[in-house]
Amino acid sequence: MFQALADPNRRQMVQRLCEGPASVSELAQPLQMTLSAVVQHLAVLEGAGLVRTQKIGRVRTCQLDTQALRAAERWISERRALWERRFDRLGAFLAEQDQDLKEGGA
Amino acid sequence: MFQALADPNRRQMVQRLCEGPASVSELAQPLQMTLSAVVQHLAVLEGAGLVRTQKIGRVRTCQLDTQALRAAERWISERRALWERRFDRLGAFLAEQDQDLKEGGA
DNA sequence: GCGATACTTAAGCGCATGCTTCACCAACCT
DNA sequence: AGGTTGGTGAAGCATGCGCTTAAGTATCGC
Repeated sequence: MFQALADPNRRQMVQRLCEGPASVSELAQPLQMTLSAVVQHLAVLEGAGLVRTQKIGRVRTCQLDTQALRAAERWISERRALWERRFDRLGAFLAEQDQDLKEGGA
Repeated sequence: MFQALADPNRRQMVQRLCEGPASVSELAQPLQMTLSAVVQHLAVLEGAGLVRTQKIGRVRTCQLDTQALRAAERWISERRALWERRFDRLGAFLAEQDQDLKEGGA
């Protein structure tokens, strides 16, 4: 999932899909690479649950699926909150030590 | 940044750092791999701005830096919101079409 | 000073990734 | 029917990534 978002091209595809559904070729157009490569990226995104696709006739239409995005967002915010809460408890003290060390070292 | 969070071991390290600062060895302890490998992971996390480290004597102490996490969270939530807003506008209509197709195909 | 500890650095290795090409099928158009 | 368009699948290749070993440096404790 983070793996899927790790690639810039894949993020660009997600970006594009934010603005509405698109066919594979439409998705490929701005991406200076083969259709083959795009399909492979698409498979990764689909595997991560980030997009759903549907083939009508010979054209595959792709849409964002926000559930996976929501999960990622939650993972991050949980950890951030956890750390920030801990920081409130102990952090001020540690930051002070930090300052002392820097000032002592200078 | 997403690249940095893409690796499970790195995520585990982040998880560990949520619970408070740690030395490199502490970080390595649960991770069944060489100290070398851990340091390399750490370099990636530090490069992504996810952790800050500070060497005192011979021990390097690592802390989470939530700014990068915040940025990632924002990236995701912006895109999710964008898509969900668009979905509100056009989605109901498209979902209907979707249903029609499925029912028509069945 | 000397050994143990806590990293650090460099080199190397195997596997995963991202991409291409080529051959192919299926649907559309006329 | 036959060409064009949109997508699929399998190799193959080059690069990057995660990890290891091995050797080195700097600090700590005695």
